[in-house]
Amino acid sequence: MAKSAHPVVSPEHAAILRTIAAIPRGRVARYGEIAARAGHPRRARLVGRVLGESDPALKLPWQRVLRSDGRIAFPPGSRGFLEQRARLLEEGVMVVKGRVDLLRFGWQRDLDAEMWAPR
DNA sequence: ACATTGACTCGCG
DNA sequence: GCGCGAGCCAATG
Repeated sequence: MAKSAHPVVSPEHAAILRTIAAIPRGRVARYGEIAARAGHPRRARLVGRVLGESDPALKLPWQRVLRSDGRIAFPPGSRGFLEQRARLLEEGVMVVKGRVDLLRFGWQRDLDAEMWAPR
């Protein structure tokens, strides 16, 4: 077969999609973080592109992927922005001014977890 | 084949 | 906080 009739998922894309699927509920991860964990350091844009073109039927937790500063990547007020915020709030992730505190909800915050240990 | 675009990131002023 | 430039690179026109 020369070409498939539907989108082909390369191994690289698959690694990225798997990484996104692994983000725990109630936690968030940065584009660059996903890229690095999937074996593509410095390729944050690839993550955004792959995610945007991915099949919705995969039901990926795309709302858990944020920019490096904790902000939602979509323009404030846009459809994507509003839905992402709603989805995050629904699973207990606090979103203030389109932004999430990575020290509290970041997937990798474990390193700083001690600071937030309940007293 | 060249230019622009974009669910990105980082450093500098 | 804000704007800019640079690096990033596949998709799109």
